[in-house]
Amino acid sequence: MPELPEVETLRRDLLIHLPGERVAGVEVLRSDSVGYPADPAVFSAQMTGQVFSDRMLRRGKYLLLYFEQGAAMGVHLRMSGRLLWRRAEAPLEPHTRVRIPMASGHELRFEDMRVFGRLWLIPVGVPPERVMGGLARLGPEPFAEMFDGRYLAGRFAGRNQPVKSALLDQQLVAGVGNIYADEALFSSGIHPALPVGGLDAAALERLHRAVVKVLEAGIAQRGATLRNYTDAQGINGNYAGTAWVYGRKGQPCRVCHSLIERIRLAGRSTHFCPTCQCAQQSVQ
DNA sequence: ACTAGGTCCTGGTTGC
DNA sequence: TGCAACCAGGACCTAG
Repeated sequence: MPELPEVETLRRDLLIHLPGERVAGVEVLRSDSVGYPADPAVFSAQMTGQVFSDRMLRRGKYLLLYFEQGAAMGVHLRMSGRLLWRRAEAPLEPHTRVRIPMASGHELRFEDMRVFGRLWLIPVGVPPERVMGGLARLGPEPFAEMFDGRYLAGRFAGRNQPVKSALLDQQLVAGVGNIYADEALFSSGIHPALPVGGLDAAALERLHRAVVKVLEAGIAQRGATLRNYTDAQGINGNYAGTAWVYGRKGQPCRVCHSLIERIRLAGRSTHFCPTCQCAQQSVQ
């Protein structure tokens, strides 16, 4: 379920714990959770002995954790993945898929109920996108300078896709998922079903600014649902609690008090305010 | 080339 | 209470 803000929050937290930690061994409890090398035994063997460095990069929703020796571990949490930092003797979480015990007695755990998430081992000298296919197809980072209204205009020209679907396309911009897409569209006053080709320059500029704004707000609040894995209790992020439209079907809009509606777009639930996000003209 | 839809997997929630 | 249907924040693959 994590989107860019949750993954960025995770990156910053891992930066506190992982650098200098030596991998003492790896236990793959579910082989589907390892993307490369396909053989879990090889994955484990190549991970063992690696020492985490402080080079940790995020691209969209992907995470790259580099080792001192030059190899790296790639991570994608997809819908339900979590990385947990625990003492090795702490009770195992129900859906733990991979255990990575450290020489220090701590342990990095990959927990993932739905088994959509993946870990990859990227060998020294191999470009990460060779191993993690999705990386190569990612669009610009939302905080990159080139991501602006004009970029969107260029990408949207002559296309009919609903704007909500376009935002979920990682090739357009990397890191936006269902929650932040809905929030960004509300913030920019754009109806999620509008075809992208019909949006004028002003609307596209509002959209670009809204995407940046909601993602920055999400990071500032430590993500929507990410639990604080350093805390045995687990602390939920609070963005979802302050959402303007996401998950608020039937509740009054915080701006105009119209009832928030939910429709299905691109196969995903989509929330919007029928008044603030007028299908015809721009609002706000 | 573009777009919609199915699919991977598991568990929580909802409704009868 | 029991059970089935539906729902879930991602991304890949296929087909039209």
